[in-house]
Amino acid sequence: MDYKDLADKIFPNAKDISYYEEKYPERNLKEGAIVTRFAPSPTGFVHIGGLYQATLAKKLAKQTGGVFFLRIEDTDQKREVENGITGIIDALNDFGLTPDEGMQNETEEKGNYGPYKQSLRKEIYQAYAKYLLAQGKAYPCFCTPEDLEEMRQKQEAAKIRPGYYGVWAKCRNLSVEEMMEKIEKGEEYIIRLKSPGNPEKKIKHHDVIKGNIDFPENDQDIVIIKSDGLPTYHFAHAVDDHLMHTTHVIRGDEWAASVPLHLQLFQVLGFKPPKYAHIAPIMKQEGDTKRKLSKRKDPEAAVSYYSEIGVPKEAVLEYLLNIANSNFEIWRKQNKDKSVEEFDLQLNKMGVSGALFDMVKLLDISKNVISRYDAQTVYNETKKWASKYDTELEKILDKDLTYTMKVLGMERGNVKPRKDIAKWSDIRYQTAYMFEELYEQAQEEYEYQTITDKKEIQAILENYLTVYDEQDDKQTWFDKIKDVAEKLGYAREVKEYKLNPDKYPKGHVGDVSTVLRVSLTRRANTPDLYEIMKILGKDVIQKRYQEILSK
RNA sequence: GGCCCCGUGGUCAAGCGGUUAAGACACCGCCCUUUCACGGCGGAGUCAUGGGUUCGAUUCCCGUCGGGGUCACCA
Repeated sequence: MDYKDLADKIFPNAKDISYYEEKYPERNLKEGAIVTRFAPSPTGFVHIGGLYQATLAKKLAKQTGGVFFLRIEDTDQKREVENGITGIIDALNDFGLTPDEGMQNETEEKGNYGPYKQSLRKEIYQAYAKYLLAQGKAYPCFCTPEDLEEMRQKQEAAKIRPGYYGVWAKCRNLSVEEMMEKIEKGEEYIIRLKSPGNPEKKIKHHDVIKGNIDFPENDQDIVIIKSDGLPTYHFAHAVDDHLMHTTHVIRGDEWAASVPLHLQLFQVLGFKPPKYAHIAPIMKQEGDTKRKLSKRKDPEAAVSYYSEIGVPKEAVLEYLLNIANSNFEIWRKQNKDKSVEEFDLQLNKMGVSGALFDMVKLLDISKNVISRYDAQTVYNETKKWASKYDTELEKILDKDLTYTMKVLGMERGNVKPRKDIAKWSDIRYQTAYMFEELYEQAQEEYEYQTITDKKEIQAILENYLTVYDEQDDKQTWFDKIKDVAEKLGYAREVKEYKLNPDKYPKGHVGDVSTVLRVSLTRRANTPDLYEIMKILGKDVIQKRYQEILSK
């Protein structure tokens, strides 16, 4: 009896690996093409860190004429969530990160290297496990969880390195006969790798992001096939990325420590290892320590959060790209109108330690992104957002489209466009005074600035109303305001006032127009008043001023 | 604790043996302007620390301190 018999005993139906090797041939891509993937567990939740990885992966594949695919890692059935795959695919699509291959929805997939869902690849993993078993490079382990726990405690008490290795690996030295016998008896078992490593020796590894790292060799006989017949992450990673011909594994740096194991797995299996790019996580400051952005504690960890508050996808992507390659913002400054597609991302320019997530910076990028949009785009995006999160606003915007477009187009498309909208949810507040419904329901407190006397305010409004003519061009319009100012004893020109403030105790024309502004909008800060009045129209202006006059 | 990685202003960061140590966000001031925003100009603020190596260290080496990661039949 030998290992071959043992392998047949354990996996009698598994195919020879040559079948899979032929079935999944080398990809026919040009030199330098990067094949990479996003490989999440189907929890439905997409973390900003996951989006970050996917963004980089997709971008790199695209830049090099390679392939970006989506593989679902559902080997831990305890973590399974209903419709988890859909959630991931939707998020990816939302951000324009549609994979070239892989799962398309809960059950369907696209591409020649599938299945792209690990639970469907069980027989493939078993074929490779059998291959290892037959060579004596893997073995069944009959230790129970209790045995392992006991072992761990002993190791801990003795203050030695924990794990299943060397003399602690009880089952590795069982004879084939003994193993057969236990199997016959129906003892439960899992399959472990018989690690050939020696921790006294170092392996050299070059990480695409982190550079050269030396690790001790792995000597842990890690589990490759669990008792449910499914592989562990490590084994699935080696088999899948080999068969799917991944050239670059882009993943979070919590995996960096597993590199010795993974390299060993590739070596034992006779595979060519991929390049690894370990990405530093996005962090959050908590007290005086940093930690990874947490799904449970931080709403901003979920990509859905950005959709909810209405930050354009493009802004999130630009922010992520900026964290990845800090020269991105220089590029952006020089190429204001180009698509991010044209930016050349470089993995080796990435930072090696985790950056603190900066919402303020994100919002600033978002302001810039939105400032580049035309009114139509702003409308489209706001409507898309509002239809989900603010249907009242949606209705208001759709009531009179021509009018809405005018409002959203205010000071837009200029050389120096306004940058006061960071997210679609800001629209409601920023344009409140332009829509009667919003204006009326927002009974916010408002303050006049320099001129606060009620009589004085009324005098200004009254005078203004008598001269106001909708047809006036901007110059005429403002000249009339100057006239009013002068008539009521204010300085006609601000400059004049600044020269001789004593001559004008009441103030200047700027103060007068502030009264006009605040009376009309309840805001001290607005875009150009002339434009606002133009769009609002005579009736609304009169109505709002009369209301104040009648008080 | 073992192993691995990291340590430039409040944040993101350029830098790779000789620099007045870029830039962006935030902050402050001024200018522009009928307000705000935009824009322009200016300001404050950083090489964790101690030893080496060197004519010269933010850059190279070692220690210390600090931070992060990892040590599952989870990924």
